[in-house]
Amino acid sequence: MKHERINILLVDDHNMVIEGMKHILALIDTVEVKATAGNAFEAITALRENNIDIAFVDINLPDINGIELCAKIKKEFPDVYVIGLSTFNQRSYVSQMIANGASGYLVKSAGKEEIEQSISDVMDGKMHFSTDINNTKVVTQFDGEGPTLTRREKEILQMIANGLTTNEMAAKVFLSPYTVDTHRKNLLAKFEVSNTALLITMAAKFGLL
Amino acid sequence: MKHERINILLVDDHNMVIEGMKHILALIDTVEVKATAGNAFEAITALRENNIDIAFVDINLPDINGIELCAKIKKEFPDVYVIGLSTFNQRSYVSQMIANGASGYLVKSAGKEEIEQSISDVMDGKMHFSTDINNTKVVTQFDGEGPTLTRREKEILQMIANGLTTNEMAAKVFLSPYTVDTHRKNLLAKFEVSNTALLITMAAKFGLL
DNA sequence: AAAACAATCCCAAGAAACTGGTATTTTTAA
DNA sequence: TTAAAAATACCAGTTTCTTGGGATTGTTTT
Repeated sequence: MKHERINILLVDDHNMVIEGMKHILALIDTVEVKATAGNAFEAITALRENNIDIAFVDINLPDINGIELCAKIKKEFPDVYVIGLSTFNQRSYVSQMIANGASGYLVKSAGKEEIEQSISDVMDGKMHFSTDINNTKVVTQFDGEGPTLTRREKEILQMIANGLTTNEMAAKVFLSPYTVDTHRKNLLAKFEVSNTALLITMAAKFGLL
Repeated sequence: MKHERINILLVDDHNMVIEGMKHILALIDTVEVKATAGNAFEAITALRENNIDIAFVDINLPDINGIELCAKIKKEFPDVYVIGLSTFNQRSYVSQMIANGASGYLVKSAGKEEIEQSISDVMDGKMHFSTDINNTKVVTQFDGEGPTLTRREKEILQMIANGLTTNEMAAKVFLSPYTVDTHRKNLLAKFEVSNTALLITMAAKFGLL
C-alpha cells in the first residue's frame, strides 16, 4: 500500500504567512497542505471536512486565541497534532500550548529545515520546539491563579488588551456600551484593581493573555 | 524596446513573510523579486548591488526599525519606492512612513490583489495605503526587544503597569504631571499604540514588565 | 423551586487619559 | 563643539474610563 502524504492545515490570519508556509511546505514532498483558515471558526470547519494530520496554528487569531483553539482542536480531534506558530518565543506561550495539548511550537522566522524537522518529530510522536526558545527571557508567571472569569469577561478582557475602547467593543460584539462597561467593572472588581493598566498587567502575569 | 520587469526588494526578518511575498509576487508577471534581506544592513547592500524599483520594508527589523530604514533608503536611493509592511495599520505609523518618504503601506494580511494594486499605484507615482484601519485585529507581531526606551520612560512604564495614575506618578518622582504626561505620550508613540491597555499588552509581550 | 450566577441594559458625575500642540534646559554623542 | 536626544514643563479641548448606583431576564446549581 502506498504511503499517504501528511495532511496539513494552516491557521493564520496573515495571508503572507499562509502563503509562505504553503510555499515552504510545497518543497517537502511528504506533506500536503489540505486546507487553510484565517480564524478559529474556519479552522474547525476545515478539520471536519478534511482528514488532517497536523495543524499549524498561529497564537494570535482574530476570534479566539490560538491557545484556546488548540484546546478545542484536541478535544474534538484528539488525533490531530497541533504545532503552534508565533513571532514570539515566550515560555508562557509554550507552556500554555503544551498544557492544551500542542505537540510543537515554531517561531515564524523558522526556515524549511526546522519546519521539516518539526513535522517529522511530531509524526513520530515526539514534541518539537523552536530551539531559540531556550534563551528567551523567563516570564514570571502565576499559573492557574487569578480570578475565575466568565466567557464574556474573557472576551472583553481580550479586547481591552488589544486596545479596543468600550464603544469599539460594543460595536464589535453587538452589545450596548453600557453592558460592556458592566463587564469592565466586573473585571476590575474580580482582579481587585482600579484601572485598566493594572488589569492588563495582572492578566498578563496570570497568563490570561 | 521591451519593457523591463519591476525589480523588487523584500526586507523582513521573518522567513515566512519573505516566502509568502515571493510566492504572491511570482503570480504577478510584471514584477521580479531581485533580492531579499533580513535586516537593514543587508537591505542597503542589496540596494547597492541591484537596480531596485520598489522595496517592501517591514516596520520591525532586528537592527534599526523600518521607519528609519525608509529614511536611509530615500536618502541614498531617492528613486526607489518604499512600501512599508506591518501587522498593524496604525495611523501614526502611516504618517511616519509618509514623513520619511514611503510611497505606500501594507498590512501583512494583504492579499494578492491589494499587493498588486499597491505596486501599480506606486509605479504610477501615486501613494497606496491599506484601507482597513484596524483596531479589531489581534496584536501579533513585533519581535525583538521592542522600542528603545529612555531611563525615564522605563520608569514611567513600570509605574503605569503598576496601576499608578499620572498624578500619583508625578507625586512619587517629584515631577510635574505635565512631564509625566509627556513621557506617556512618548511611550504611546514609541509602541505605536493608542491607549494604555495596548501599551501594557505590548510591554508584557516584550518582557518589559 | 429558590438561590446564585451570568448576561443584559440604563444613568450621571467625576477622574483620568489622549490629542496636538509649544518650548526650555540638560545631557549625550558625533 | 555642535547637533541630537532626553528630560522637563505647559495648555486646552476631547474622549475614555471609573464610580456608584439600579434593574430585568435567563440559566445553572443546589
